[in-house]
Amino acid sequence: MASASSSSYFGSENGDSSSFMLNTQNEAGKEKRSICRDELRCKELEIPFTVSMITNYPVEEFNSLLRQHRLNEEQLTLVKDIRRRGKNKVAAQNCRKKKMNELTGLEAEINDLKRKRGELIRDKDELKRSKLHLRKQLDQTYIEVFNSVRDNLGRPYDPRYYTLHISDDGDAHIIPNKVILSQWLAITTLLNYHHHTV
DNA sequence: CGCTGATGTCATACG
DNA sequence: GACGTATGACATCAG
Repeated sequence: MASASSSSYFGSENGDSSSFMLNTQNEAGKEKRSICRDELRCKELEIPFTVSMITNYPVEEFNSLLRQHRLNEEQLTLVKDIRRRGKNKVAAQNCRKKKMNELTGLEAEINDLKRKRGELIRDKDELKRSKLHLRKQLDQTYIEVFNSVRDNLGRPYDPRYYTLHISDDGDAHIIPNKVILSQWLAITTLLNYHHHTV
């Protein structure tokens, strides 16, 4: 198929192509050079079309062109080869453009994610500072409460053995350690004795 | 001189 | 099956 036709095409040209193309199997190069080469080959084979006609004409017109001029095997092979390469050249250009656009999009996405990461890091620091502040306030409140409250014998509570709890209704209770708030509330309710409600 | 980006070409897959 | 398109891989060239 294409590879066979190309190699035979290039192969047959090895003798006189060295002046403008290297004779490696995978012939490549700049557009003008290859078009120039193809134009020359078209002239050599007496093909009555230009490279531009071959590559740019729509299928219909291209086919009618082929119908009008009876081309031999060699001419037909070259013409189809030129057309295929021309089409593929444009396809490669589009493909690369698309790839570049995708790359640009991904880079933008990366920048956006970096920005968001920065925001989240700042938020985290802010919350950390806020938590520290609340912690200090709570500690202070603890000290104030334990300093201001006395048991029914007038003695201060020892913060080593008692903990300050806030119930759902917002009431503060000083309860012995190792007793959870619900238990403590049940006990005090049972005894109808709200122990040191603050 | 070797490196790199741009470009063309080929092979291949797919529609 | 022929044809066009998309894409990876390779080659070549220019800067």
